[in-house]
Amino acid sequence: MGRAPCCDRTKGIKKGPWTPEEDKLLVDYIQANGHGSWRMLPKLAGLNRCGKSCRLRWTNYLRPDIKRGPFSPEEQKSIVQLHAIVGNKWSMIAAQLPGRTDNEIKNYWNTHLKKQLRRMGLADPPPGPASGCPAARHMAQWETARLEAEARLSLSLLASSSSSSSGGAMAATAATTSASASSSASTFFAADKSAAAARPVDVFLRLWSSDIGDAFRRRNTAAALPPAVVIKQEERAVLLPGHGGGGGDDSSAASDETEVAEAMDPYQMFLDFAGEELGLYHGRYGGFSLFPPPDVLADALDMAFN
DNA sequence: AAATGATCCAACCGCTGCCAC
DNA sequence: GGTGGCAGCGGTTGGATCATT
Repeated sequence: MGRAPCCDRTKGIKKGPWTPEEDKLLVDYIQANGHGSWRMLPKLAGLNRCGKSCRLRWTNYLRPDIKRGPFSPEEQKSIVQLHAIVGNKWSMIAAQLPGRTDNEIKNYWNTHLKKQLRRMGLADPPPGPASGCPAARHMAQWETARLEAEARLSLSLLASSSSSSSGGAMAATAATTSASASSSASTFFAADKSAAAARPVDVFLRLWSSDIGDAFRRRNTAAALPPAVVIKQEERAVLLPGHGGGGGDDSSAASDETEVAEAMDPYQMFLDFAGEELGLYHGRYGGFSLFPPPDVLADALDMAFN
């Protein structure tokens, strides 16, 4: 069933570019009253716009905390790293970049970064099985790093959720965000063997989504895992490597490293668990490292931006 | 100087998830 | 549990601007 449009188009609701007068009406109203219900806002503010348009105009352009101007190299790096982790989750990426909007980041990605990375042979997965050529290998490494980071994030979500009562739901969410649908271990390694061989970089997430991943999550939601505060620091380290501390002083960075090392346990635990279950993980698959060191991503970024 | 193509980005569209009923 | 309303999100569009020929 379709849902009603967000505004009544028969009443001549204005569309298109905003005028300075409209901007002023919107800003004055929100600063005086807050936005409240976006649906009601246009009427209350005296605007002939739909609420959705008002919200977009405010969040993407008029909000006072929006940072204007070109993206700094650090911001570029962060965007690429975050995109490697969460994909096209622009709002999540924007949340890590104060003053930047999801729309701005999305546009910047599509118009600048994607092309830049493509030129470097790092953007987009290879169209077919990875060949032996250096460009294809780079692409495979890039994809591997992305998937690894995604899996790490899933694990840290699992770990942090285990400290609350909703661990299973969080883990399930993480699992459903993976590239492949849930499948049993048997089908994964039997019927799907050729596909796995064709795209070895999918192996980790395939496992994570399989019965083995389910079993691991079931086992570990009941187990003791690092405290949530440590996981938060680990997430930050994974999301923004090199952005430790906040002030960037060495002592806090060293402290973070210690805590990060502890918090990596769930990741290693899953590798160990899968290894025990399958006797399969030996670090190499079809000539590529299944779980390359985290600095693969950093190297790729340095190549792209330095 | 004019025409054409490329790029940028604000804004829109439609889908999804959440929540109240 | 089903339904409808809402806010938020990501993909896409189209006009403006810039670069090239």
